[in-house]
Order: sequence, then C-alpha cells, then structure tokens
Amino acid sequence: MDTNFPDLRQFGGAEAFLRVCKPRVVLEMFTSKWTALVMGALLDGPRRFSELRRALDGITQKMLSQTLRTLERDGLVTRTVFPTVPPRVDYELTALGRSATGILEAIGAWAGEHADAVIAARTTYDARAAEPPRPVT
Amino acid sequence: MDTNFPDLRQFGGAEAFLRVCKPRVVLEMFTSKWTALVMGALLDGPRRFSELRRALDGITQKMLSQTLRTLERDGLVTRTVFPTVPPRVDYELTALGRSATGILEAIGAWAGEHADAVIAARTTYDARAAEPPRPVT
DNA sequence: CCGCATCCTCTTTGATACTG
DNA sequence: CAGTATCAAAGAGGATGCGG
Repeated sequence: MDTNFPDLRQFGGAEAFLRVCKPRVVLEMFTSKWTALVMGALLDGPRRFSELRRALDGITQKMLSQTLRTLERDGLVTRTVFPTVPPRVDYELTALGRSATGILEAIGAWAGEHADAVIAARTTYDARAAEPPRPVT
Repeated sequence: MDTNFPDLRQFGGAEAFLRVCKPRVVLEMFTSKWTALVMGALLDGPRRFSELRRALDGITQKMLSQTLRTLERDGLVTRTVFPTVPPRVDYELTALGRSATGILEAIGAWAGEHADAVIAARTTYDARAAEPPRPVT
C-alpha cells in the first residue's frame, strides 16, 4: 500500500498531532451524542427550539441548548432571535452545515452495509470471552 | 426538502432510538481518541504492538492495548500471537477494517475543504463572545 | 418560551506499577 | 515484548430550579 501515513514524531508525538489534525476537528464535531440527531432534525428547514425539543423526544433542554450552541459556534447552524414575547428562536442549517450532512450520509451508507457485520463480530468476540477457561487438553 | 427524518417518538424517544441506530454504532467506533490514528498506522500492513507504540509516539500502553482490543472486537483488526520468546503479536486490518477507512477518508476530504471554515467560525464566535457588554447607544 | 446555573453521576483517559 | 491492574483526573451527560 501507499498511504502516506505521517511519522507522528515530527509533530512532537501523536498527542501533539491530534491537536492540529483537521480530520480530528471534524470527527469531534459529530462525536457528541446529539449532534447528528439535531442536524437531522434540521434537514427539512428552520425549526424553533421547542419544535426541536419535541422532535427529539427525550433530549434534555440543557443538551439541546448546548448542542445547538456548539453547532452555531462551528458555523453549521444559524440562530435567529425574534424580539417577540414570548421569545422565539429559529435554528437553521447553514450551507456549511448542509455540506456536512454529506458525511453523515456516508456514515449511514457504510452502516447500512456493514453495521450488522460489526455487531455480529462483537457477539462472537463476547461469546468467546465468556467461554470457560481453557482445558489443558 | 424531502429527507424522511423519522419521528423519534415511535421509537420511544431519541434516547431509545440512539440505542438501535446503526449509524450511531459506526459513529461510536471512531469516537475514541486513538481509534482513527491506530487504524491509520495499520494502513500499510501488519504491525507489531511495539511498532505501533513507537509510530504513535505519545500513546500509553494502556490506551493502545484498549483501542486495539476494541478494534478486534468490532472485527476491524485481527490479532495474531506468535508463540515465540520473547512474545510477538501482530495486528492487521481486516477487509471490514479497510472498508471502514473509507469513512475516515471521507471525513479527511471534507476536513480538507471545510475545516478551515469551521475553525474560522469558531474564532469569530469566540471573539464575539469576548466582546465588552453592549453599549446602550 | 428559551436557556442559564448548579450539582451530581458515569465514562473516558492517563500515570504508574506489576506479570507471563 | 506485550500486556493487565489500580488509582486518580477530566469531561460529557443528566436532573432540577431560576431568570429574562
């Protein structure tokens, strides 16, 4: 193979490399428990906070708020406040945000093809681990 | 838009949905800090434990061991023990593991195009958050 | 209605030391 | 060489109550 995997020592070790690794920045965008789900709920257009809360039945206010703030900070979602009373806040995917959903679709596609194999592998592995200690022959 | 985002209530809430959501299974495969890096280090072929430890300069024995065990459990990596002394253990990507690196490449590609935009958005957001309190004008 | 602040728990990661 | 065991630290996630 010819993969050009970098020698991490030139970055001062893997730890240092991770701090400047762009793919990792992206990876971390989606690793939060709710990020993908919130973006999914925004695919059809702008949504209010309470609409999202209802759509993601089970998410706490705190996590929804926190997730939306992170998405906003990363430029994936816009937050629009209407100065009405009671207050109304709309969230909407930006162009950047919509382009990022392509990654989620890629993951979904791979999951459709291979997730069962992963789950099966786990089952096999766990069964093996639970076996009685080796007989001495 | 026509995105078919599911109504999560039929699953008993988002939390319940997440437990059976295959894309999430895949997402969680890569959420560990070292997973992607270890797989990257295996792209060029089989590697011994100590080779990986050197390649990922900075990883602890424990985390390398743990990461490899998870990868093995998920069927992404094989572990081959040679009954020599001193012991020697080789790790190698399976076909499933190699196919999964496609996801990492997709993430890398998106990162190449958009990571700077994300980082810039963060900088802007953080600068705005650090501004002095609004003048009343 | 929107969302922040507090407190608490669980998981992940890391440092260190020991074994076949 | 290739791990496991143990302990401590850090961060994510969640429950609840208050404020604009």
